[in-house]
Amino acid sequence: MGDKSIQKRKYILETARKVFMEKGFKKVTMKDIVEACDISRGGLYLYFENTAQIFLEVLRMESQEADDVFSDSITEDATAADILILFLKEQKKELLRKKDNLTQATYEFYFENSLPKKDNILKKQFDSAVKIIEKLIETGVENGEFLCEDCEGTARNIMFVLEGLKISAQTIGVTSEMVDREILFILKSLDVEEN
Amino acid sequence: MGDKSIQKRKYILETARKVFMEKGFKKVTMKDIVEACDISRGGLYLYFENTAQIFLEVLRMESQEADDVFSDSITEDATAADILILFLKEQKKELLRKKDNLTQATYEFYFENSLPKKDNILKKQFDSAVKIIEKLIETGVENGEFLCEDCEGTARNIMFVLEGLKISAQTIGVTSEMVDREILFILKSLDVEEN
DNA sequence: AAATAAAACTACATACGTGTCAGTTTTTGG
DNA sequence: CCAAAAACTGACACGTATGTAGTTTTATTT
Repeated sequence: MGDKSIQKRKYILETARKVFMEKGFKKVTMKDIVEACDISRGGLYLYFENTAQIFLEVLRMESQEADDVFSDSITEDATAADILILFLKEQKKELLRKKDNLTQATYEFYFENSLPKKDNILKKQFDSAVKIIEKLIETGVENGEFLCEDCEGTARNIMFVLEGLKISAQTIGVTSEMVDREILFILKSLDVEEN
Repeated sequence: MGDKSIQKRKYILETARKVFMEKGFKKVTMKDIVEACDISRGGLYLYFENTAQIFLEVLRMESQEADDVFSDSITEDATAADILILFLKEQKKELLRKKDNLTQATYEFYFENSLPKKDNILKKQFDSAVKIIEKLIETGVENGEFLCEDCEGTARNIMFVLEGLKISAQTIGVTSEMVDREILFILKSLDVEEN
């Protein structure tokens, strides 16, 4: 596979990503992607076998990029509370974006392929987020910023609240104020005053 | 519409419910329901126009029945803590059932019909559950069972955690122990010892 | 029992998505 | 410059879901 092929592959994935953002996962057909990429039917099949494969690769791209963005936005002298608030605000931004995110498509994908234990990117993301928050809270407690007896439990609890907000944003609708209220609730339970 | 028609309509809905439980929402076709009911293609169209309509009616049935079950299982002399624990355990049972529930189908339905503000049964259920929990906590605080400064906020927080657990059960998988841990976390934050 | 109305069925026309493959164009390297 | 390889194309055959029109069966009325 030459360099040009790799380029084209990447081009297809980036274009497909936009299609998934617009239509979710299930509604998307190979034809949709073909048309969006402006290539031929057969051509797409040279690179990918089906929409599921394409979506998985898009997700992989996505999660790599997300990690980069997160580690970039942490400054040297930020306190634990600062970082936690930053994280929560980032999550808020993410889950309130109506159109241009892959949340719904990801859910649809996991429904369709009822719980692939292998390659479960969602679970990896969840677990690693819990660990990050846990460490954050631990640090905060040591520095006297937070009051918390069960850091791991609290971290997991926060993640479940965020998951709840995320799915609620897709189903019953969630306003910016509602998210703020939840974030405040979380911070209060850690004895933190938000700026 | 005769009595027999009403009977048949109900029969179709009950049969369709099973189909939705097995296959979710999107995968279900009119043909599937026709075959499950053992009636003819045209016959089904006499009663319902499409799968969305059928599913909405199934949901309506469902939510009515759920209310009945809930109010039945509360005894006269139960304390607020008892009822809250009962409620959480009921939710646990519900969200751990892999096959025979409509959770996934409901999500799929709401994805498909991107947020119908009208007739949003999920939202109504969420809001009324929050109110019930809030009242419950208030009563508990008055009786000295609970310690809580923000009953409404706590109630909402609990519901978001439950929503998070629910969707997580469908995507990343959730074990009985994980749910227990969350329930315990909630109860501890209210200063309650579980039996 | 005949006439009428209601309910249910069957077969059809339409539409769309999939995956493939024979033929064409483009690229590559000798 | 040309031939072999690689990349690409679009039409085709197949499968499946949809909604309806015309027909048959069942129930009701007189």
